[in-house]
Amino acid sequence: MQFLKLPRLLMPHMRRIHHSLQPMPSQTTYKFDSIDDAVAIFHRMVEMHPLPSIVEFTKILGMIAKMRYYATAINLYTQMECKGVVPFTVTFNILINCFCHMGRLDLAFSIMGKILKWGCRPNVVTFTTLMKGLCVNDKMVDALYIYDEMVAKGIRFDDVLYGTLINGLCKSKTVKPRGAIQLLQKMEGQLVRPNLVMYNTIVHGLCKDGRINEARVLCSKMIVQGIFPDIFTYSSLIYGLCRAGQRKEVTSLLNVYCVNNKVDEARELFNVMIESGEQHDVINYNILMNGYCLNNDVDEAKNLFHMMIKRGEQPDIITYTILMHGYCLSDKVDEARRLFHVMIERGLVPDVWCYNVLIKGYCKINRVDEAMNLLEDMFLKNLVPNIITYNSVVDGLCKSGGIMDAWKLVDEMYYCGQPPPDVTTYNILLESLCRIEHVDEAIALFKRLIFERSFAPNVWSYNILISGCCKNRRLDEAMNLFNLMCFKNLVPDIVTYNLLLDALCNGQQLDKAIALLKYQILEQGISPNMQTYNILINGLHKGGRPKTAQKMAQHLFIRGYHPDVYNQ
DNA sequence: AAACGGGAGT
Repeated sequence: MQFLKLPRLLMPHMRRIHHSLQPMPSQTTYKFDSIDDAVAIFHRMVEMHPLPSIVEFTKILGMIAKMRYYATAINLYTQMECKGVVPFTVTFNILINCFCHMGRLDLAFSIMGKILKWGCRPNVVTFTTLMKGLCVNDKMVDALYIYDEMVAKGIRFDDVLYGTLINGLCKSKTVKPRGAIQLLQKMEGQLVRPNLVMYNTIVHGLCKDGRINEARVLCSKMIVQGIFPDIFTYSSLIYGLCRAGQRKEVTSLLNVYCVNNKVDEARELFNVMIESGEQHDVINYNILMNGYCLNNDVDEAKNLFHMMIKRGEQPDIITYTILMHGYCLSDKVDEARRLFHVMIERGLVPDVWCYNVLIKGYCKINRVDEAMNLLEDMFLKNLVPNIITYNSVVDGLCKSGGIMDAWKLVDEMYYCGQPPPDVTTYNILLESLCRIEHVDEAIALFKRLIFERSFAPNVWSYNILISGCCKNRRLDEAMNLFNLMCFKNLVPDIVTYNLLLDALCNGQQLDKAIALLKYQILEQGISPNMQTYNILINGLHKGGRPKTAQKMAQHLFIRGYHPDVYNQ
């Protein structure tokens, strides 16, 4: 826990911020066409006599860091220091930021020592930058610890620091928006008031997590405080509602239909936004259009497309991609292709994502030849296909019976490496073998890949093989695979368990299925889903145990499996 | 002078 030394190091300097020793301001501004230009100017400056002021060097370092050439910035700094240029706090802040983005928190924190050694004083930005470094490197626990320490010492923070922490909390895998809301509550005793940016960050985080109702509650709280939603707030909520609507579930327990009516709510909100004179932009349209597309309502998406043009909003490449995707989802690939050409006629240049959507669309309707043509087209246009492009094609080839061709392509990827195959690529191959009931081949391939190509199977890989075994009534082998994956520290997911439960039910081993649910699934805190439910209830009914089925239904209901909770 | 906080798609 080397980071925890920080507060003691920083605190004496946080109370007052010194300006007296700062270099004089300068009016020079720089503009570079490329990183090479920036480096060239920097090199020239280092050779000048007398040396330019540190401010000039710092400006260029800052720009290089903005261009994300972190290692370059650090390298140039070292050269500069060797030439005898004396750095100041801003220079160090830039270095800290660079190290943080490179994932080198240790070096970032070591700059603190350097700052003191040079007789400089860390300022609020130094501290915020380090906090951000902890956040983006998923060290939220350390960040919060330092925050608490400093609050306890009576040090005040500005709104940017709170914004940084809240953003970090929302994005972290472990803490999530809940922690951000708690931080918001902690702010109540402080001088800094929550502002629109902080609320928007949390609202967005909640919406992304599918917690649309909590997002709405937070919005009302914010309005009560006199902070009113803006275009960011609306777009997050619209996005959240569209996502919430994606889940269509029917439960056999209560026969409740959770129809996806949330897109309509998203539309209502969208209309409110427009009618209230709030500004709107392409992104808002894109989000709502995507919502319609994912709900198989590409027609309504198209209507919006026309509406946005009528209202003077220029569709961008993402608008077209979303619409094309919508058409592909309902197998209208030709329509998507037509749109593709319209887009090009209107002067937009298709990117890799655009091609990926079309390629995947053609593969899905078994027109792999068209997909291959598009792949050729990409090369002609100097677009570099990515792993998603290749995986779509590999999948398409497998599904249209060209497993040998798929293999050839994967080998090319493996030996030429641009990009090399990933887990998904191999999973596609394994799945295609299982689909045509060649489970033995699949398992042999699986072993060979691990041995020869250092293939690191994931949960999905095992699920594919387990599914293959189960379909062929090879329950023992499925169980072996299950044990193997546990042995390799892979955590089986609900899909794995559903496969096993289904196999157990089909093999008349109902008691084992119930034991699996009781002692493994629930015990490990894995939430059963819709399918788990159907498998067990149907299995018990078929096995002539309606009473147990009834009890099971109640049990799962009590365990929190019911439509409302499930849809959260 | 300069470093730190918020939105979309395979």
